[in-house]
Amino acid sequence: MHIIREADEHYTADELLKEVKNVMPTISRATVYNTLHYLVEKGEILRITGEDGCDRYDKSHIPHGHLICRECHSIRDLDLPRLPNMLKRQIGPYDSYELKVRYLCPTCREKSE
Amino acid sequence: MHIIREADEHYTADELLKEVKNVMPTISRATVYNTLHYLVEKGEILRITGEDGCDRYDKSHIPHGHLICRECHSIRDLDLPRLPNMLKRQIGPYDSYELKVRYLCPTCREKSE
DNA sequence: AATATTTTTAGACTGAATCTAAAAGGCAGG
DNA sequence: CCTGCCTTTTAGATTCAGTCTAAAAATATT
Repeated sequence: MHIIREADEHYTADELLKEVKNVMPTISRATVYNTLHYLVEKGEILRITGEDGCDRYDKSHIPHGHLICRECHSIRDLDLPRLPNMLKRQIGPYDSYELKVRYLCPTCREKSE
Repeated sequence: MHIIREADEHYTADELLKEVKNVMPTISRATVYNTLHYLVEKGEILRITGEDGCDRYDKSHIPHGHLICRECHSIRDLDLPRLPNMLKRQIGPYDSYELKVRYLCPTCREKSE
């Protein structure tokens, strides 16, 4: 939990496993997954189901969108304060949402020019 | 393509493979995936990256959201005409978006009452 | 201290998606 | 109709994130 909170990245489970191993060398893959599922269930963190077939995790529990670069696959947070109300008006109560926007990040745009 | 267009469901690649085999018995998994990727790339269909780890495909090429039931995992289309403008204003040009909303579908809500 | 319960571990297993090398299909020019 | 060349398709092996399982370790209970 500490490692997720401190990180600026959106770790995959395997990246996280590697990080945690630096502190707790005996930790196993199963424990990482169990804990991750527990935290998602509790609403402490968010799961981002990735385009590349592996999930990433976000330290924030506040629902928000994600900008994903089509070139370098970097992930940036995207805050859309109006979206929750828009959804509520149109469909009524809901649990959570996940929004991914494919784009070309500023760094990659510069490179291609 | 014909099968995707006619279907009301959101097929997985494997479901589609099975369907197509009824018409073309010798078709292989690889061809289905190749064609699917080609159609997504061309923008003819949409890929929905599923919570359950397998992708589904949508016959529509017009970007729209998806309502996914937390109980029966059914998928319904959700049209949000205002979202594209909202995104454009906030982040500028982008390729495409994918929005999934977790909720309890009307059928399951009735059952639980 | 002995026993019961819970958590963690290591590694096997699963299944969607990808890769690969061989076979089949298409197509031009003879 | 044949031949050689290029593209597409096929069957099956491979990969890899994620799940499962049975044993070991840690923790709690008496």
